[in-house]
Amino acid sequence: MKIDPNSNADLSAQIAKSIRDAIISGDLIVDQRLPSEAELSDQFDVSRPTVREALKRLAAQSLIRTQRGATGGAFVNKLSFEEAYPQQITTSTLLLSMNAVSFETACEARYTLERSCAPLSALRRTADHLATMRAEIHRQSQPGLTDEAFCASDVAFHRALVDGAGNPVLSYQLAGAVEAMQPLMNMITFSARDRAKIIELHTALTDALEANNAIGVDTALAGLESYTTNLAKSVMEKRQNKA
Amino acid sequence: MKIDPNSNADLSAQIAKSIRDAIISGDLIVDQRLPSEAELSDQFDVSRPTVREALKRLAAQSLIRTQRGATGGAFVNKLSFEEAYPQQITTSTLLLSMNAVSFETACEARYTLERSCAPLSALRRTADHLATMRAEIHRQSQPGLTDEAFCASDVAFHRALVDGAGNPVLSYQLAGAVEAMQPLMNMITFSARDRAKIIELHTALTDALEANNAIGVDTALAGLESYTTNLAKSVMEKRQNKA
DNA sequence: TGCCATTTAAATGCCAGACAATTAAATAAC
DNA sequence: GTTATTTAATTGTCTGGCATTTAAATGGCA
Repeated sequence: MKIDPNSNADLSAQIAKSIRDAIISGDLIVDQRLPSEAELSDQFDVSRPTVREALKRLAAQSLIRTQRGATGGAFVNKLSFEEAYPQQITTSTLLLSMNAVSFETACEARYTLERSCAPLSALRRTADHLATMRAEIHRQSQPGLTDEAFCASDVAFHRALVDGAGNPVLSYQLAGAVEAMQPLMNMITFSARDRAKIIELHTALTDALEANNAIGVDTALAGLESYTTNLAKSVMEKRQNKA
Repeated sequence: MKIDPNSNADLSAQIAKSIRDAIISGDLIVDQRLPSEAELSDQFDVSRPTVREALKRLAAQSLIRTQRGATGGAFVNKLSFEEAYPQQITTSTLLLSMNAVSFETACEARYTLERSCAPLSALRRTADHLATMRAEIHRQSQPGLTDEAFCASDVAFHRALVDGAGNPVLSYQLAGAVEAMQPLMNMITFSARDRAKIIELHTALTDALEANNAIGVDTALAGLESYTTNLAKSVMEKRQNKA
């Protein structure tokens, strides 16, 4: 294998890309061992530190894992949904905070995605999902709850709803939307929101879900969305009047 | 700053996490320059190669960018949707190929997400979006088109539909679903599918979109979904009968 | 003074070689 | 045959250095 020394990219980036492509194309399969760092530095004709930088890039994307010791090395990692979640959430969070996405846009995306799960969840939710949601509603009604804890409970509630659809691909895609958006929403509306109102909507949503009533779930979600956007709008207006 | 030497994680992973957390929390803001590698190795009390491995991990996630030269260094990168797309697509692709997700599950997720965009797109799509979709339909009807090119055109068509919703957050979330799923679907059904049937549904979809007819768009998407799943089912059955 | 060429300094990119730590397998001892 | 020890392979880390790139400082010259 050769690397183009005239490219303007780092050697470690080129090497990482070469290995990444091999994984994506299936040339390297799950749990297959890569050559040792010494062998790779021979093959690519670079030093070991450079190879190591390339491997760390891949490790950062959970594409490989490393093991020390005699039979150790770098292995193609079986990317699991559990590993992909945090990545997805981090990326979504940073995209929102760094790109001046309007609250309306973020909120619309979040509820559009979540409402798309409603029919499936109304069909397939198990008793477990319902129990989780009821438990979170109960927690949300505790008087001494901090704003952070209320927010976390809110996330758990919505994730149970999404998981109810019984489709791991959907759950993965939605994780970013729900988990990244909630802190954003919390930051803007926590001072003005009425927990009782939210709990009421959560209860209506859960009741509809238990009754396999897809339309009822959708209505409750629409209610949450409009409540949130209106709240944000009024908070924004107040801020502008102050300034 | 200190690093726990008793942790079982690599030093470079710990350092990367420390900096990553600072970026997420807002302690480090966009375009802010990190200390030089030499300064970081002093602060964390590790060698420069170890610091570099940590920085490469962050670079692999597009959280920082580096510049050489006198005023160079590592800078907090403003994560853009454009940068996040390929990451999202790669991860989605590997999740599907490595986790034995059934075709049905993947297909359901993809169309569920895409159908959620239909009402917004019917409301907001511009002439540009319609023109792109018509152009892709035209390309799809060319007789000499390879399967790969047909697949790519299909992706472009659906992305235009999603972009028509005018919500960049939605477009980002959907990119993974559409782009990762299409090759999968292609691999399974390319031999059996009827291009004319697909083009017919694409045309119906675009007509409905032009007429701001959300229900029509949804119906066409539902048609595509059921056509695809049925096709996959029959292909699978044929394979089983052979074996 | 003002402009251009040169030098300088700071930073990342890369390399060679070494040692430490870890781990499984081979070996030896009982 | 089982247990303890040694060995070898591999990743993790460090030291020190040189190459390359880049902007700013410097100096020369009109």
